Amino acid sequence: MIPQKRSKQRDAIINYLHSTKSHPTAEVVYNTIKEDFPNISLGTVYRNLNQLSECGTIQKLDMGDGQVHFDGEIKPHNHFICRNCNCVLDLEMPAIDHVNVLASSDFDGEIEGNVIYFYGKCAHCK
Amino acid sequence: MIPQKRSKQRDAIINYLHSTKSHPTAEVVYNTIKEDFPNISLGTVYRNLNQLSECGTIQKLDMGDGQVHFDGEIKPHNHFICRNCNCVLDLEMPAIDHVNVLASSDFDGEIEGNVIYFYGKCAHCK
DNA sequence: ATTGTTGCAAATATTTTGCATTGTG
DNA sequence: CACAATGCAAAATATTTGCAACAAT
Repeated sequence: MIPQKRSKQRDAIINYLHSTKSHPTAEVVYNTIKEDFPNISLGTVYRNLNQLSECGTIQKLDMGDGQVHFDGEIKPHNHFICRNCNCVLDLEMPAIDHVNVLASSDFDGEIEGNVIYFYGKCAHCK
Repeated sequence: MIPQKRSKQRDAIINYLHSTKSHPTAEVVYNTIKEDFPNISLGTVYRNLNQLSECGTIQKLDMGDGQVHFDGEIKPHNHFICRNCNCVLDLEMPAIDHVNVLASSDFDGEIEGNVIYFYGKCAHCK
Protein backbone atom coordinates (compact mmCIF):
# COMPACT_ATOMS: atom_id res chain seq x y z
CA MET A 1 0.00 0.00 0.00
CA ILE A 2 1.82 3.04 -1.30
CA PRO A 3 0.71 6.56 -0.33
CA GLN A 4 -0.98 8.23 -3.27
CA LYS A 5 -2.03 11.56 -1.89
CA ARG A 6 -0.03 13.69 0.48
CA SER A 7 -1.22 14.73 3.86
CA LYS A 8 0.13 17.22 6.35
CA GLN A 9 0.07 14.56 9.01
CA ARG A 10 2.19 12.10 7.07
CA ASP A 11 4.63 14.81 6.03
CA ALA A 12 5.02 15.79 9.67
CA ILE A 13 5.73 12.19 10.67
CA ILE A 14 8.36 11.83 7.96
CA ASN A 15 9.98 15.12 8.89
CA TYR A 16 10.10 14.21 12.53
CA LEU A 17 11.65 10.80 11.89
CA HIS A 18 14.21 12.28 9.53
CA SER A 19 15.15 14.97 12.00
CA THR A 20 15.80 12.79 15.02
CA LYS A 21 18.42 10.19 15.77
CA SER A 22 16.25 8.60 18.40
CA HIS A 23 14.14 5.58 17.61
CA PRO A 24 10.71 6.54 18.82
CA THR A 25 7.76 4.24 19.40
CA ALA A 26 4.39 4.95 17.81
CA GLU A 27 3.27 6.52 21.08
CA VAL A 28 6.21 8.93 21.10
CA VAL A 29 5.64 9.85 17.47
CA TYR A 30 2.01 10.49 18.29
CA ASN A 31 2.80 12.78 21.22
CA THR A 32 5.38 14.69 19.22
CA ILE A 33 3.20 15.26 16.16
CA LYS A 34 0.34 16.24 18.44
CA GLU A 35 2.21 19.42 19.32
CA ASP A 36 1.66 20.64 15.77
CA PHE A 37 -1.52 18.73 15.00
CA PRO A 38 -3.49 18.56 18.25
CA ASN A 39 -6.26 16.55 16.60
CA ILE A 40 -4.15 13.81 15.08
CA SER A 41 -5.21 10.38 16.19
CA LEU A 42 -3.12 7.41 17.21
CA GLY A 43 -4.75 5.35 14.48
CA THR A 44 -3.48 7.74 11.85
CA VAL A 45 0.01 7.54 13.28
CA TYR A 46 -0.02 3.75 13.19
CA ARG A 47 -1.47 3.68 9.70
CA ASN A 48 1.21 6.02 8.41
CA LEU A 49 4.09 4.34 10.19
CA ASN A 50 3.09 0.99 8.77
CA GLN A 51 2.58 2.39 5.32
CA LEU A 52 5.91 4.20 5.31
CA SER A 53 7.82 1.19 6.52
CA GLU A 54 6.18 -0.94 3.84
CA CYS A 55 7.45 1.31 1.10
CA GLY A 56 10.87 1.65 2.71
CA THR A 57 10.75 5.31 3.65
CA ILE A 58 11.34 4.41 7.29
CA GLN A 59 12.46 1.31 9.13
CA LYS A 60 10.66 -0.80 11.70
CA LEU A 61 12.79 -1.97 14.62
CA ASP A 62 11.93 -4.78 16.94
CA MET A 63 13.98 -4.65 20.08
CA GLY A 64 12.96 -6.82 22.97
CA ASP A 65 10.90 -4.27 24.87
CA GLY A 66 7.39 -5.01 23.68
CA GLN A 67 7.00 -1.96 21.52
CA VAL A 68 7.96 -1.45 17.93
CA HIS A 69 10.37 1.40 17.27
CA PHE A 70 10.72 3.42 14.09
CA ASP A 71 13.85 4.75 12.46
CA GLY A 72 13.94 7.42 9.78
CA GLU A 73 17.44 6.43 8.70
CA ILE A 74 17.18 4.21 5.64
CA LYS A 75 20.92 3.75 5.01
CA PRO A 76 21.75 0.24 6.21
CA HIS A 77 23.22 0.42 9.68
CA ASN A 78 23.05 -1.56 12.89
CA HIS A 79 21.76 -0.79 16.33
CA PHE A 80 23.08 -0.80 19.83
CA ILE A 81 20.81 -1.28 22.81
CA CYS A 82 21.99 -0.32 26.28
CA ARG A 83 21.30 -3.03 28.84
CA ASN A 84 21.14 -0.41 31.53
CA CYS A 85 19.09 2.52 30.24
CA ASN A 86 17.59 0.75 27.21
CA CYS A 87 18.53 3.58 24.89
CA VAL A 88 18.98 2.71 21.23
CA LEU A 89 21.87 4.10 19.23
CA ASP A 90 22.84 3.92 15.58
CA LEU A 91 26.19 2.34 14.91
CA GLU A 92 28.18 3.91 12.11
CA MET A 93 29.88 0.92 10.61
CA PRO A 94 30.43 -0.81 7.30
CA ALA A 95 27.85 -3.41 6.30
CA ILE A 96 28.73 -6.78 7.73
CA ASP A 97 27.94 -9.10 4.87
CA HIS A 98 30.68 -11.66 5.20
CA VAL A 99 28.82 -13.25 8.11
CA ASN A 100 26.18 -14.30 5.59
CA VAL A 101 28.78 -16.60 4.11
CA LEU A 102 29.62 -18.02 7.52
CA ALA A 103 25.96 -18.60 8.20
CA SER A 104 25.40 -20.23 4.83
CA SER A 105 28.09 -22.84 5.32
CA ASP A 106 25.85 -25.39 6.99
CA PHE A 107 22.47 -24.20 5.77
CA ASP A 108 20.26 -25.35 2.93
CA GLY A 109 18.31 -22.15 2.36
CA GLU A 110 19.43 -18.91 0.82
CA ILE A 111 20.61 -16.09 3.04
CA GLU A 112 19.97 -12.64 1.62
CA GLY A 113 20.72 -10.31 4.48
CA ASN A 114 21.07 -9.82 8.19
CA VAL A 115 20.17 -7.52 11.01
CA ILE A 116 22.50 -7.25 13.98
CA TYR A 117 21.65 -5.90 17.40
CA PHE A 118 24.56 -5.13 19.68
CA TYR A 119 24.12 -5.13 23.43
CA GLY A 120 26.17 -3.60 26.20
CA LYS A 121 26.50 -0.34 28.09
CA CYS A 122 26.26 3.03 26.43
CA ALA A 123 28.87 5.74 27.09
CA HIS A 124 26.61 7.25 29.71
CA CYS A 125 26.02 4.05 31.67
CA LYS A 126 29.50 2.58 31.39
CA MET B 1 13.34 -13.72 40.16
CA ILE B 2 14.70 -17.26 40.30
CA PRO B 3 12.39 -20.25 40.74
CA GLN B 4 12.75 -21.65 44.23
CA LYS B 5 10.25 -24.48 44.24
CA ARG B 6 9.60 -26.84 41.41
CA SER B 7 6.23 -27.26 39.80
CA LYS B 8 4.91 -29.81 37.36
CA GLN B 9 3.77 -27.04 35.07
CA ARG B 10 7.17 -25.39 34.87
CA ASP B 11 8.90 -28.73 34.36
CA ALA B 12 6.53 -29.49 31.51
CA ILE B 13 7.27 -26.14 29.86
CA ILE B 14 11.02 -26.70 30.11
CA ASN B 15 10.73 -30.23 28.75
CA TYR B 16 8.65 -29.09 25.85
CA LEU B 17 11.02 -26.29 24.91
CA HIS B 18 14.01 -28.57 25.18
CA SER B 19 12.38 -31.21 23.03
CA THR B 20 11.43 -29.02 20.09
CA LYS B 21 13.46 -27.16 17.52
CA SER B 22 10.59 -24.84 16.78
CA HIS B 23 10.35 -21.43 18.41
CA PRO B 24 6.88 -21.36 19.85
CA THR B 25 4.97 -18.34 21.08
CA ALA B 26 3.45 -18.27 24.55
CA GLU B 27 0.11 -19.20 23.03
CA VAL B 28 1.57 -22.29 21.35
CA VAL B 29 3.33 -23.34 24.56
CA TYR B 30 0.04 -22.92 26.38
CA ASN B 31 -1.89 -25.10 23.93
CA THR B 32 0.79 -27.78 23.98
CA ILE B 33 1.11 -27.99 27.75
CA LYS B 34 -2.67 -28.00 28.04
CA GLU B 35 -2.71 -31.48 26.53
CA ASP B 36 -1.07 -32.78 29.70
CA PHE B 37 -2.36 -30.15 32.13
CA PRO B 38 -5.84 -29.21 30.96
CA ASN B 39 -6.21 -26.69 33.78
CA ILE B 40 -3.04 -24.72 33.20
CA SER B 41 -3.66 -21.05 32.62
CA LEU B 42 -2.11 -18.67 30.15
CA GLY B 43 -0.96 -16.47 33.03
CA THR B 44 1.07 -19.34 34.45
CA VAL B 45 2.67 -19.96 31.09
CA TYR B 46 3.65 -16.31 30.73
CA ARG B 47 4.94 -16.14 34.29
CA ASN B 48 7.10 -19.20 33.77
CA LEU B 49 8.38 -18.21 30.37
CA ASN B 50 9.44 -14.84 31.70
CA GLN B 51 11.00 -16.32 34.78
CA LEU B 52 12.91 -18.93 32.82
CA SER B 53 14.24 -16.45 30.32
CA GLU B 54 15.37 -14.19 33.15
CA CYS B 55 17.50 -16.92 34.66
CA GLY B 56 18.78 -18.01 31.25
CA THR B 57 17.16 -21.42 31.05
CA ILE B 58 15.43 -20.41 27.86
CA GLN B 59 15.78 -17.57 25.38
CA LYS B 60 13.33 -14.89 24.38
CA LEU B 61 13.24 -14.08 20.67
CA ASP B 62 11.78 -10.98 19.16
CA MET B 63 11.12 -11.39 15.51
CA GLY B 64 9.02 -8.79 13.81
CA ASP B 65 5.68 -10.54 14.00
CA GLY B 66 4.15 -8.99 17.10
CA GLN B 67 4.53 -12.02 19.31
CA VAL B 68 7.47 -13.05 21.43
CA HIS B 69 8.91 -16.47 20.64
CA PHE B 70 10.76 -18.76 23.03
CA ASP B 71 13.72 -20.99 22.38
CA GLY B 72 14.85 -23.83 24.63
CA GLU B 73 18.31 -23.88 23.08
CA ILE B 74 20.69 -22.00 25.36
CA LYS B 75 23.89 -22.60 23.42
CA PRO B 76 24.63 -19.32 21.64
CA HIS B 77 23.37 -19.55 18.09
CA ASN B 78 21.70 -17.30 15.58
CA HIS B 79 18.40 -17.40 13.82
CA PHE B 80 17.19 -17.44 10.29
CA ILE B 81 13.77 -16.12 9.33
CA CYS B 82 12.26 -17.05 6.00
CA ARG B 83 10.86 -14.04 4.16
CA ASN B 84 8.40 -16.28 2.42
CA CYS B 85 6.91 -18.68 4.98
CA ASN B 86 8.13 -16.85 8.11
CA CYS B 87 9.54 -20.01 9.62
CA VAL B 88 12.37 -19.62 12.11
CA LEU B 89 15.41 -21.89 11.98
CA ASP B 90 18.44 -22.27 14.19
CA LEU B 91 21.75 -21.68 12.47
CA GLU B 92 24.56 -23.97 13.57
CA MET B 93 27.52 -21.68 13.37
CA PRO B 94 30.46 -20.45 15.43
CA ALA B 95 29.85 -17.39 17.58
CA ILE B 96 30.44 -14.24 15.62
CA ASP B 97 32.24 -12.09 18.12
CA HIS B 98 34.71 -10.29 15.93
CA VAL B 99 31.94 -8.04 14.67
CA ASN B 100 31.82 -6.59 18.17
CA VAL B 101 35.26 -5.18 17.52
CA LEU B 102 34.15 -3.70 14.21
CA ALA B 103 31.17 -2.13 15.90
CA SER B 104 33.28 -0.76 18.75
CA SER B 105 35.65 1.11 16.47
CA ASP B 106 33.62 4.28 16.34
CA PHE B 107 31.56 3.89 19.48
CA ASP B 108 31.97 5.28 22.98
CA GLY B 109 30.04 2.67 24.92
CA GLU B 110 30.97 -0.89 25.69
CA ILE B 111 29.73 -3.69 23.47
CA GLU B 112 29.24 -6.97 25.27
CA GLY B 113 27.43 -9.12 22.76
CA ASN B 114 25.25 -9.30 19.71
CA VAL B 115 22.24 -11.01 18.29
CA ILE B 116 22.04 -11.60 14.56
CA TYR B 117 18.95 -12.35 12.56
CA PHE B 118 19.48 -13.66 9.05
CA TYR B 119 16.83 -13.22 6.40
CA GLY B 120 16.25 -15.01 3.14
CA LYS B 121 14.49 -18.07 1.78
CA CYS B 122 14.48 -21.40 3.56
CA ALA B 123 15.31 -24.62 1.71
CA HIS B 124 11.62 -25.23 1.22
CA CYS B 125 10.80 -21.83 -0.26
CA LYS B 126 13.95 -21.37 -2.33
C1' DA C 1 4.29 -23.73 58.69
C1' DT C 2 6.03 -20.95 55.31
C1' DT C 3 5.98 -19.17 51.07
C1' DG C 4 6.43 -19.97 46.09
C1' DT C 5 3.15 -21.30 42.45
C1' DT C 6 -1.26 -21.80 40.34
C1' DG C 7 -5.89 -20.77 38.10
C1' DC C 8 -9.00 -17.44 37.24
C1' DA C 9 -10.51 -13.14 35.94
C1' DA C 10 -9.85 -8.50 35.44
C1' DA C 11 -6.66 -5.03 34.01
C1' DT C 12 -2.94 -3.12 30.85
C1' DA C 13 -0.76 -2.30 26.83
C1' DT C 14 -0.27 -2.21 22.03
C1' DT C 15 -1.99 -2.17 17.54
C1' DT C 16 -5.71 -2.62 14.13
C1' DT C 17 -10.07 -1.57 12.03
C1' DG C 18 -14.96 0.18 10.63
C1' DC C 19 -17.12 4.15 9.37
C1' DA C 20 -18.65 8.72 8.50
C1' DT C 21 -16.26 12.94 7.31
C1' DT C 22 -12.57 15.70 5.34
C1' DG C 23 -8.89 16.86 2.12
C1' DT C 24 -6.07 16.24 -2.10
C1' DG C 25 -5.45 15.82 -6.93
C1' DC D 1 -15.82 14.53 -8.51
C1' DA D 2 -13.33 10.32 -7.01
C1' DC D 3 -11.13 8.32 -3.63
C1' DA D 4 -7.24 8.43 -0.29
C1' DA D 5 -6.53 9.96 4.37
C1' DT D 6 -8.32 11.38 8.78
C1' DG D 7 -10.46 11.30 13.59
C1' DC D 8 -12.91 8.77 16.61
C1' DA D 9 -14.25 4.91 19.01
C1' DA D 10 -14.65 0.14 19.30
C1' DA D 11 -12.35 -4.22 18.61
C1' DA D 12 -8.64 -7.33 18.37
C1' DT D 13 -4.17 -8.93 20.25
C1' DA D 14 -0.79 -9.74 23.49
C1' DT D 15 0.75 -9.70 28.06
C1' DT D 16 0.58 -8.67 33.03
C1' DT D 17 -1.29 -8.72 37.60
C1' DG D 18 -4.24 -9.15 42.08
C1' DC D 19 -5.89 -12.57 44.88
C1' DA D 20 -7.51 -16.64 47.18
C1' DA D 21 -6.52 -21.57 46.99
C1' DC D 22 -2.96 -25.03 46.47
C1' DA D 23 1.47 -27.38 46.67
C1' DA D 24 6.47 -27.95 47.62
C1' DT D 25 10.07 -27.79 50.93
